[in-house]
Amino acid sequence: MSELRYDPSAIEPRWQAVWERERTWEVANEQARGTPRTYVLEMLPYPSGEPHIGHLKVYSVGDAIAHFRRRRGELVLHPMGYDAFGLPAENHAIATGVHPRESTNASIASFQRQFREWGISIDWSRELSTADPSYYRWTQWIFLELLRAGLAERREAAVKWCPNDQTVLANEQVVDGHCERCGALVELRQLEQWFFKITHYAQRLLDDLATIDWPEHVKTMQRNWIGRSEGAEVVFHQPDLAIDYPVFTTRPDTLFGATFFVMAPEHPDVLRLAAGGEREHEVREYVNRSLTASNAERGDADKPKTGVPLGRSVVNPVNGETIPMFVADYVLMEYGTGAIMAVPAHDERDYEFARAFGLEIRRVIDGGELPYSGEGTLTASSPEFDGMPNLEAKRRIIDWLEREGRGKAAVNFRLRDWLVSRQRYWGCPIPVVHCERCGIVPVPADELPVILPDVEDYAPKGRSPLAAAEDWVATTCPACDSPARRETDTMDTFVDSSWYFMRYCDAHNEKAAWDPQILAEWMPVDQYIGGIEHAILHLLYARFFTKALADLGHLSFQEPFAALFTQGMITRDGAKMSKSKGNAVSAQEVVKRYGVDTARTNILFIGPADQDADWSDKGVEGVHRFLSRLWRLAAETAEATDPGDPPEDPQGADLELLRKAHWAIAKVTHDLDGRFAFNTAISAVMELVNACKNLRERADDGTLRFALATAASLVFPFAPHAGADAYDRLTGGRVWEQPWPEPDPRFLERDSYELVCQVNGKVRDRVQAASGLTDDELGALALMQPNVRAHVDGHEIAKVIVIPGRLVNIVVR
RNA sequence: GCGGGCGUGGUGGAAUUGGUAGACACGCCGGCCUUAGGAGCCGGUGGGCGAAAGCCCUUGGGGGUUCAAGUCCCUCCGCCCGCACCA
Repeated sequence: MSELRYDPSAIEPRWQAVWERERTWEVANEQARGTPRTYVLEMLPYPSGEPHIGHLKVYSVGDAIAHFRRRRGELVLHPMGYDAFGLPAENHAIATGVHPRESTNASIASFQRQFREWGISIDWSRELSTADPSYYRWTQWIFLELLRAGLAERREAAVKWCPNDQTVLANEQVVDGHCERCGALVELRQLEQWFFKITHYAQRLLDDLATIDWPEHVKTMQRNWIGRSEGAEVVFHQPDLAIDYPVFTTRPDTLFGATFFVMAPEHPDVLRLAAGGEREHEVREYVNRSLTASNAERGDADKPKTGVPLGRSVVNPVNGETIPMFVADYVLMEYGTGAIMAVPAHDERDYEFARAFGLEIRRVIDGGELPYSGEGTLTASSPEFDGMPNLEAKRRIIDWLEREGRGKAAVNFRLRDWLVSRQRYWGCPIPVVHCERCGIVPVPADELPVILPDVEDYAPKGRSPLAAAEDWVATTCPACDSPARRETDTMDTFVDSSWYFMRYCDAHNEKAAWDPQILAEWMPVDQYIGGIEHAILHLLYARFFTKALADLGHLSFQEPFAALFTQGMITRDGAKMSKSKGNAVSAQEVVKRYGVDTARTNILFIGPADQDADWSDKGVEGVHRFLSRLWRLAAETAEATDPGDPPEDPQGADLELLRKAHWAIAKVTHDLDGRFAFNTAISAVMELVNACKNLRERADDGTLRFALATAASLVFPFAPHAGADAYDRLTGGRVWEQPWPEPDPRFLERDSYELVCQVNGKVRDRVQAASGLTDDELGALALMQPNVRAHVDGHEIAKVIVIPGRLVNIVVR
């Protein structure tokens, strides 16, 4: 018996081979119509080198959910793929000359191998790679659908440029003025680029957050990012050029306090307005300086306000006052109309500017110290509005503006259109051609995919490396047959990952991206799992795609991910793991040393899965001991005892163990059912195994077998190999084919419990109390306890509070 | 600045509705077994006083509500995350 040793290196490959041979985790679309369908999905990995411990965590979480729901009788779709386009592979190619396809395929192979070794229950029949022409053909099709709908467009704009990666970036990919990927300081450039009009969906992206089961903080982040503000558009007239300039303001109630007017340096009329004026030269210089300044320099709110007077003025519509115009870089072209009315008394930034330039500061809202942005009543405005609470004045002034035709209520969003073109090689080609006669012409759908050609030189030169592929670039216009040139920019890789979850549903469809009927059966994803770092980027883009494609009639749902779970990072000594810090924990090493079941279970045990957790080499030993103990008890019991059931009317150790087993079933079920409390679920199984260990000599064989098989069954979602092996040894059955166990209520009810006896809220004694006693009986029982007596005697009893099943509190004076 | 979250033993963490604070695990201490142990087993382990029974203290600090507060309210401190010249 002592020969039995838990050996993951033998157990794990054995069960993996079974699941692979029998394709256990595959589901067919035709299969079992009528059984509830569940789509469990982890965010698809970017294949680079080897998967790390963070990957192991997402898939451990997702796999536990998938296993649990399968055994709850649901048909679970749990596929896998690769986000295979992207810069790291391309940069590697620049450094080594190895084609990105080769290095990416090598990484994919390594990911595939490890996911199999990790025993993740994946339906491999639906595997995809976004860099595969059979996939990106449909990425291109979606692009053309968006183009057709007017949701994709090429236009010139001031865009964020990463000088290191030599490409433009989307707003979402700029963090604190730096490139989110490489950290380089981002510059602004005026360029013609491809955009997706995500801003058309701003309101719906905001509203529909209410319909999805996502963590509140993720929704908050999206709300902030979308940044809806309500206010008014107010028109200021410029008499010299006879132009009306609308501005957006959230404070129309402060309109009477506007003492100047400011335009962004990028505003197209700035130079025209300054022309011929005294400061023309200065304005020109200021504009040039602003345009070349980095995004971060300009964006610094703490730097002193700068600007130049334009030598012109506009008319305030509410009082006919003439106020001076300025150009200043604290006004952004990309928000609102690129021009603002400045109310220095009630806006901190305008206040600073007014102080710097000696401009009038006129209080129009009563309240605190200037600049004052709180609520108050109007003053120094007009007889009509003075004395009115500002919130009411807001509405009334908007009404007045509307009547006069000088403005209207307006809503503004912070969200910008999604810049999707990239001047890089390793991405999905944008399927259009540029024809001198016809302009931009989409490649006809039946000519897709536009295959990404091989090139000699991947190095970025400020334009796409594809531009050098002359044979590929030169083509003919699909519309007029005259010579034309292919678009050489590629798509942002976030485009690839904005729809992959739909392709899984109908992965081998060669006629279409998907069959909407099949899609409707699986989508939306019931449980999505991934890192919080995608709270804005991927999750917002995917939501936009879903809405746009639904509007185009290709989908029958509005949201891609019905529920979301964001798992926390695994840190090492409190710091993010990285190769450069040398603190990375290799998933491979942990797996090699303890087996993957231990690695997976430990990751889920160290803390709540949605929180960051520090990896400790010590902690993993404890989990290994637990699995080892469970397995050994199961193996020994299977050898040493004969199969049989627990006694009909269990007593003593049998009763105790059966209670523990059913308690564990209830606890694990509760913790897994939408609660994602893997850590406490695992600790419940630990308690059960400890009970088996402690009661094995005293309990009946049948009881022990039942308790251990229950432990194996409950641990299976976390440690599938050990769970399957232990279960097999005890029962000869396949645990993954067993329904999830249900607790027997008979064993959940106790006939007695420990009653806590308090005096004045302090615990003074405990006593075994029979279930079902009345409040009076419980109070009397508590009063009989010696240490309770000691604290009650000599005092007057004011009150006795009885919480049946828990405690009695005797209040004395 | 705005928005969100968090603060519990030496450590990770637990505590379902306001009802036994510290489950489970690590570590540590003591013991058993073993030729040996990075194996296994048994016992102890929040702090203080005490021989013991027991008493007092304890969930970042202070205050409050309540018979009862880690949990609710107010306030202060600290840390983390997101957004940030967004008019």
